[in-house]
Amino acid sequence: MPQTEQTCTAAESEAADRFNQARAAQSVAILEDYAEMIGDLMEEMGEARITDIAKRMGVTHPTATKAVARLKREGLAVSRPYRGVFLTEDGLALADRVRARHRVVVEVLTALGVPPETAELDAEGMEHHVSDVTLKAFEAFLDARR
Amino acid sequence: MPQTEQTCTAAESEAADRFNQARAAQSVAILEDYAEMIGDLMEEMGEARITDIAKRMGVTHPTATKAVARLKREGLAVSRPYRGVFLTEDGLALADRVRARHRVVVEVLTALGVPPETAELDAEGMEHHVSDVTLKAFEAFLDARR
DNA sequence: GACGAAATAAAGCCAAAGCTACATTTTTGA
DNA sequence: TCAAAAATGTAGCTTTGGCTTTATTTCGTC
Repeated sequence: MPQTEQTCTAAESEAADRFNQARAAQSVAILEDYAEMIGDLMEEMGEARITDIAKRMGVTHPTATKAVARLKREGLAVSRPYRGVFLTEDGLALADRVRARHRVVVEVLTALGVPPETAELDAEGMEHHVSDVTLKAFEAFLDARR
Repeated sequence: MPQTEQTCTAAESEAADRFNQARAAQSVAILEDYAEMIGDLMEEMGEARITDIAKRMGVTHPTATKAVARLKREGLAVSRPYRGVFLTEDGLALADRVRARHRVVVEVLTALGVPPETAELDAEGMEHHVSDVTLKAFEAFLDARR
């Protein structure tokens, strides 16, 4: 076993950076998911109700309420007591970006031979870790094979 | 068997399933990351010390200690006070699987035109959501272009 | 062998995201 | 109309994964 340690070797800081970026992505993943879902519901029904959000996200309604509270805190959504939830302009922009990225990830997976159903399932978690650079590469790949 | 009452529409339960699967993947992601890292350190240095684990994961040592405690609880690692951490047979198997999957994901990303550095960063978060079915598809895709 | 530095442990704080249980408001329909 | 049902709000518990601070143990070096 080689080598004594310094304060921080290159291997250490590189790995640490990777994990820190993954953690950062994870911390916004839920905001993205809820924003997208609320956007969907606003389109389908004109407004997003807590009960519908909860059902679609597969959580109980207090959990959905907490998530919406965080969205409101971040300026992505607005709501009044006992009324539906609506996205702000920022929230809508986020929802659109997320939806577009989701679609690209699913398309890439299916293009690589993943069954559509599996592609949907896996994309749900993967998409949050797809950086802009990777997204561009995905889009270029899809364009090239059309 | 009597028909159980349907409280969810198809759209609701499908979406909920997707999110629940993504959440399940996330709950094992940290176990996978730590197991892989401990495996790496065991190979490099013969044992994994808490300080080294913490440095590479980009966390403080109490955080690493907690993660190791969870690994031990799950039967993936063993350790004695003030001594290094070692993976069990199960832990080693997990680490190997994770390492192999990580490599495949990075290779697929680079094959799609993602710069190597970015591929490493994005793979770190994405890999935990790559199901066996998708992994097989990735491997087939890579084989096909060799 | 002893001492100081480094490593590890232990305790406790915080936020997030899930839950249950219960209270309140709104909606519905007889 | 008004009582029951549904929706929403609120409180509080649990786990997880971060953190800091403070003790304790081990280790390297003299």
